[in-house]
Amino acid sequence: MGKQMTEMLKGTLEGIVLALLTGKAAYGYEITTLLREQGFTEIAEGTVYALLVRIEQKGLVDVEKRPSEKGPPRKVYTLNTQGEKELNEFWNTWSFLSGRIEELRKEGK
Amino acid sequence: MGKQMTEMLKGTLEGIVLALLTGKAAYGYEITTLLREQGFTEIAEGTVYALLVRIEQKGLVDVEKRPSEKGPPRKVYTLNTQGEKELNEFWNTWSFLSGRIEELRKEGK
DNA sequence: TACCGGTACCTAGTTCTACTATGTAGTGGT
DNA sequence: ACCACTACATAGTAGAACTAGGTACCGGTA
Repeated sequence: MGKQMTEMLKGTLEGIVLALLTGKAAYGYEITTLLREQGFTEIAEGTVYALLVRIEQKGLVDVEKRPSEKGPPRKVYTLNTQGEKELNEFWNTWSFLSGRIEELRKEGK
Repeated sequence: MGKQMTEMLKGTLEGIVLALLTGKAAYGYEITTLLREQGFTEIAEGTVYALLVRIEQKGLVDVEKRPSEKGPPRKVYTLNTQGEKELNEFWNTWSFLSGRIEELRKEGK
Protein backbone atom coordinates (compact mmCIF):
# COMPACT_ATOMS: atom_id res chain seq x y z
CA MET A 1 0.00 0.00 0.00
CA GLY A 2 1.19 3.50 -0.64
CA LYS A 3 2.71 5.08 2.44
CA GLN A 4 0.52 8.15 1.99
CA MET A 5 -2.64 6.07 1.96
CA THR A 6 -1.52 4.11 5.01
CA GLU A 7 -1.10 7.30 6.98
CA MET A 8 -4.27 8.84 5.65
CA LEU A 9 -6.29 5.82 6.70
CA LYS A 10 -5.33 6.43 10.31
CA GLY A 11 -8.39 7.94 11.87
CA THR A 12 -10.55 7.40 8.81
CA LEU A 13 -10.60 3.63 8.53
CA GLU A 14 -12.46 3.31 11.80
CA GLY A 15 -15.11 5.70 10.54
CA ILE A 16 -15.32 3.84 7.24
CA VAL A 17 -15.94 0.54 9.01
CA LEU A 18 -18.53 2.08 11.33
CA ALA A 19 -20.25 3.52 8.27
CA LEU A 20 -20.23 0.11 6.58
CA LEU A 21 -21.96 -1.33 9.64
CA THR A 22 -24.79 1.20 9.50
CA GLY A 23 -28.05 -0.65 9.05
CA LYS A 24 -26.27 -3.88 8.24
CA ALA A 25 -24.45 -6.23 10.60
CA ALA A 26 -21.30 -7.85 9.20
CA TYR A 27 -18.41 -10.09 10.19
CA GLY A 28 -14.68 -9.50 9.84
CA TYR A 29 -13.95 -11.45 6.73
CA GLU A 30 -17.00 -9.92 5.06
CA ILE A 31 -15.89 -6.41 6.00
CA THR A 32 -12.44 -7.05 4.55
CA THR A 33 -14.04 -8.25 1.31
CA LEU A 34 -16.39 -5.25 1.24
CA LEU A 35 -13.49 -2.85 1.68
CA ARG A 36 -11.58 -4.53 -1.14
CA GLU A 37 -14.60 -4.28 -3.42
CA GLN A 38 -14.88 -0.60 -2.62
CA GLY A 39 -11.39 0.01 -3.89
CA PHE A 40 -9.33 -0.43 -0.75
CA THR A 41 -7.62 -3.34 -2.42
CA GLU A 42 -4.59 -3.32 -0.21
CA ILE A 43 -6.12 -3.20 3.25
CA ALA A 44 -4.36 -5.88 5.30
CA GLU A 45 -6.66 -8.48 6.79
CA GLY A 46 -4.91 -8.18 10.16
CA THR A 47 -5.65 -4.46 10.18
CA VAL A 48 -9.38 -5.08 9.99
CA TYR A 49 -9.38 -7.65 12.78
CA ALA A 50 -7.31 -5.42 15.03
CA LEU A 51 -9.70 -2.55 14.35
CA LEU A 52 -12.70 -4.73 15.17
CA VAL A 53 -11.15 -5.74 18.49
CA ARG A 54 -10.60 -2.06 19.20
CA ILE A 55 -14.11 -0.86 18.44
CA GLU A 56 -15.53 -3.77 20.42
CA GLN A 57 -13.41 -2.82 23.42
CA LYS A 58 -14.50 0.79 23.04
CA GLY A 59 -18.08 -0.48 23.20
CA LEU A 60 -19.11 0.83 19.78
CA VAL A 61 -20.44 -2.49 18.51
CA ASP A 62 -22.27 -5.55 19.77
CA VAL A 63 -20.94 -8.97 18.83
CA GLU A 64 -22.67 -12.26 18.16
CA LYS A 65 -21.08 -15.55 17.15
CA ARG A 66 -22.81 -17.42 14.33
CA PRO A 67 -21.90 -20.73 12.69
CA SER A 68 -20.71 -20.65 9.10
CA GLU A 69 -21.37 -23.21 6.38
CA LYS A 70 -17.92 -22.80 4.99
CA GLY A 71 -15.48 -22.48 7.85
CA PRO A 72 -15.00 -21.46 11.46
CA PRO A 73 -17.80 -19.54 13.21
CA ARG A 74 -18.24 -15.88 12.27
CA LYS A 75 -18.17 -12.96 14.67
CA VAL A 76 -20.98 -10.69 13.53
CA TYR A 77 -20.69 -7.01 14.50
CA THR A 78 -23.66 -4.68 14.95
CA LEU A 79 -23.41 -0.92 15.44
CA ASN A 80 -24.92 0.05 18.80
CA THR A 81 -26.06 3.43 20.15
CA GLN A 82 -22.59 4.46 21.25
CA GLY A 83 -21.23 3.43 17.88
CA GLU A 84 -23.79 5.60 16.14
CA LYS A 85 -22.73 8.50 18.34
CA GLU A 86 -19.09 7.91 17.46
CA LEU A 87 -19.95 7.69 13.78
CA ASN A 88 -21.76 10.99 14.08
CA GLU A 89 -18.68 12.61 15.57
CA PHE A 90 -16.64 11.04 12.80
CA TRP A 91 -18.80 12.75 10.19
CA ASN A 92 -18.41 16.07 11.98
CA THR A 93 -14.63 15.77 12.18
CA TRP A 94 -14.48 14.59 8.59
CA SER A 95 -16.66 17.45 7.35
CA PHE A 96 -14.45 20.01 8.99
CA LEU A 97 -11.22 18.50 7.72
CA SER A 98 -12.40 17.83 4.18
CA GLY A 99 -13.93 21.31 4.06
CA ARG A 100 -10.59 22.90 4.97
CA ILE A 101 -8.67 20.74 2.51
CA GLU A 102 -11.04 21.34 -0.39
CA GLU A 103 -10.70 25.04 0.34
CA LEU A 104 -6.94 24.73 -0.08
CA ARG A 105 -7.40 22.85 -3.33
CA LYS A 106 -9.74 25.51 -4.69
CA GLU A 107 -7.20 28.19 -3.89
CA GLY A 108 -4.90 26.35 -6.26
CA LYS A 109 -2.65 25.61 -3.38
CA MET B 1 -7.51 18.37 20.43
CA GLY B 2 -10.10 15.73 19.78
CA LYS B 3 -8.55 12.30 19.50
CA GLN B 4 -10.41 11.71 16.23
CA MET B 5 -8.95 14.85 14.70
CA THR B 6 -5.46 13.98 15.89
CA GLU B 7 -5.62 10.63 14.14
CA MET B 8 -7.24 12.05 11.05
CA LEU B 9 -4.50 14.63 10.68
CA LYS B 10 -1.97 11.86 10.34
CA GLY B 11 -1.20 11.73 6.67
CA THR B 12 -3.17 14.85 5.85
CA LEU B 13 -1.30 17.51 7.79
CA GLU B 14 1.78 17.07 5.64
CA GLY B 15 -0.32 17.60 2.52
CA ILE B 16 -1.98 20.61 4.07
CA VAL B 17 1.37 22.22 4.80
CA LEU B 18 2.72 21.43 1.33
CA ALA B 19 -0.43 23.01 -0.09
CA LEU B 20 0.07 26.10 2.04
CA LEU B 21 3.58 26.43 0.62
CA THR B 22 2.36 26.38 -2.98
CA GLY B 23 3.38 29.58 -4.63
CA LYS B 24 4.34 31.17 -1.34
CA ALA B 25 7.37 30.49 0.81
CA ALA B 26 6.78 30.57 4.55
CA TYR B 27 8.54 29.95 7.86
CA GLY B 28 7.49 27.70 10.72
CA TYR B 29 5.96 30.22 13.06
CA GLU B 30 4.05 31.73 10.15
CA ILE B 31 2.75 28.32 9.06
CA THR B 32 1.55 27.60 12.59
CA THR B 33 -0.28 30.93 12.62
CA LEU B 34 -1.77 30.28 9.17
CA LEU B 35 -3.06 26.87 10.26
CA ARG B 36 -4.64 28.40 13.36
CA GLU B 37 -6.34 31.06 11.25
CA GLN B 38 -7.70 28.36 8.96
CA GLY B 39 -9.46 26.71 11.87
CA PHE B 40 -6.83 24.25 13.05
CA THR B 41 -6.79 26.10 16.35
CA GLU B 42 -5.30 23.29 18.34
CA ILE B 43 -2.36 22.28 16.21
CA ALA B 44 0.63 22.05 18.53
CA GLU B 45 3.55 24.26 17.60
CA GLY B 46 5.95 21.36 18.09
CA THR B 47 3.99 19.31 15.60
CA VAL B 48 4.61 21.86 12.87
CA TYR B 49 8.34 22.10 13.52
CA ALA B 50 8.71 18.33 13.58
CA LEU B 51 6.82 18.09 10.31
CA LEU B 52 9.02 20.75 8.72
CA VAL B 53 12.15 18.87 9.76
CA ARG B 54 10.65 15.77 8.18
CA ILE B 55 9.74 17.29 4.83
CA GLU B 56 13.13 18.96 4.68
CA GLN B 57 14.86 15.63 5.25
CA LYS B 58 12.66 14.06 2.60
CA GLY B 59 13.87 16.75 0.25
CA LEU B 60 10.45 18.23 -0.48
CA VAL B 61 11.39 21.79 0.40
CA ASP B 62 14.32 24.14 0.13
CA VAL B 63 15.29 26.14 3.19
CA GLU B 64 16.74 29.58 3.59
CA LYS B 65 17.58 31.41 6.80
CA ARG B 66 16.48 35.03 6.95
CA PRO B 67 16.89 37.56 9.78
CA SER B 68 13.74 38.71 11.56
CA GLU B 69 13.01 42.17 12.95
CA LYS B 70 11.24 40.73 15.91
CA GLY B 71 13.14 37.66 17.07
CA PRO B 72 15.53 34.88 16.13
CA PRO B 73 16.21 34.26 12.43
CA ARG B 74 13.45 32.58 10.43
CA LYS B 75 13.77 29.38 8.47
CA VAL B 76 11.90 30.03 5.26
CA TYR B 77 10.61 26.96 3.41
CA THR B 78 10.00 26.82 -0.34
CA LEU B 79 8.32 23.96 -2.16
CA ASN B 80 10.71 22.42 -4.70
CA THR B 81 10.08 20.13 -7.67
CA GLN B 82 10.03 16.98 -5.58
CA GLY B 83 7.68 18.66 -3.13
CA GLU B 84 5.30 19.53 -5.96
CA LYS B 85 5.39 15.92 -7.07
CA GLU B 86 4.60 14.75 -3.54
CA LEU B 87 1.78 17.26 -3.27
CA ASN B 88 0.38 15.95 -6.53
CA GLU B 89 0.37 12.42 -5.16
CA PHE B 90 -1.26 13.75 -2.03
CA TRP B 91 -4.13 15.18 -4.07
CA ASN B 92 -4.54 11.85 -5.86
CA THR B 93 -4.61 9.88 -2.62
CA TRP B 94 -6.92 12.41 -1.05
CA SER B 95 -9.29 12.37 -4.03
CA PHE B 96 -9.61 8.62 -3.89
CA LEU B 97 -10.15 8.48 -0.15
CA SER B 98 -12.58 11.38 0.07
CA GLY B 99 -14.44 10.00 -2.95
CA ARG B 100 -14.92 6.64 -1.23
CA ILE B 101 -15.95 8.26 2.04
CA GLU B 102 -18.43 10.65 0.45
CA GLU B 103 -19.93 7.67 -1.33
CA LEU B 104 -20.49 6.00 2.03
CA ARG B 105 -22.09 9.14 3.38
CA LYS B 106 -24.44 9.39 0.40
CA GLU B 107 -25.52 5.80 0.91
CA GLY B 108 -26.68 6.92 4.32
CA LYS B 109 -24.15 4.69 5.86
C1' DT C 1 -5.79 -40.82 2.65
C1' DA C 2 -3.32 -36.58 2.01
C1' DC C 3 -3.23 -32.28 0.37
C1' DC C 4 -4.79 -27.71 -1.00
C1' DG C 5 -7.64 -23.63 -1.59
C1' DG C 6 -11.04 -20.89 0.38
C1' DT C 7 -13.25 -19.33 4.56
C1' DA C 8 -12.58 -17.19 9.11
C1' DC C 9 -10.22 -15.35 13.10
C1' DC C 10 -6.12 -13.66 15.80
C1' DT C 11 -1.64 -11.38 17.42
C1' DA C 12 3.38 -9.85 18.44
C1' DG C 13 6.40 -6.65 16.84
C1' DT C 14 7.46 -2.57 13.67
C1' DT C 15 6.85 1.96 11.63
C1' DC C 16 5.07 6.39 11.22
C1' DT C 17 2.97 10.66 12.80
C1' DA C 18 0.83 13.93 16.08
C1' DC C 19 0.97 15.31 20.86
C1' DT C 20 2.96 16.67 25.48
C1' DA C 21 6.08 19.16 27.75
C1' DT C 22 9.83 21.72 27.90
C1' DG C 23 13.92 24.35 26.56
C1' DT C 24 16.61 28.02 24.09
C1' DA C 25 17.03 32.82 21.98
C1' DG C 26 16.22 37.48 20.12
C1' DT C 27 13.53 41.87 20.48
C1' DG C 28 10.94 45.68 22.42
C1' DG C 29 8.31 47.80 26.08
C1' DT C 30 7.54 49.04 31.07
C1' DA D 1 14.99 43.40 35.58
C1' DC D 2 11.13 41.43 33.81
C1' DC D 3 7.62 40.05 30.55
C1' DA D 4 5.26 39.23 26.19
C1' DC D 5 5.81 38.03 21.72
C1' DT D 6 8.47 36.10 18.13
C1' DA D 7 10.93 31.91 16.52
C1' DC D 8 12.95 27.36 16.50
C1' DA D 9 13.85 22.69 18.52
C1' DT D 10 13.44 17.98 20.65
C1' DA D 11 12.91 13.79 23.87
C1' DG D 12 9.47 10.87 25.16
C1' DT D 13 4.52 9.05 24.62
C1' DA D 14 0.30 7.36 22.39
C1' DG D 15 -2.32 5.61 18.75
C1' DA D 16 -3.24 3.21 14.38
C1' DA D 17 -2.02 0.55 10.21
C1' DC D 18 1.23 -2.79 8.51
C1' DT D 19 4.22 -7.11 8.34
C1' DA D 20 4.36 -11.61 8.92
C1' DG D 21 3.13 -14.89 10.59
C1' DG D 22 -0.28 -18.61 13.09
C1' DT D 23 -4.76 -21.46 14.11
C1' DA D 24 -8.91 -23.80 12.55
C1' DC D 25 -12.98 -25.54 9.70
C1' DC D 26 -14.69 -27.29 5.27
C1' DG D 27 -14.99 -29.35 0.53
C1' DG D 28 -12.90 -31.12 -3.49
C1' DT D 29 -9.52 -33.94 -5.72
C1' DA D 30 -5.42 -36.69 -6.80
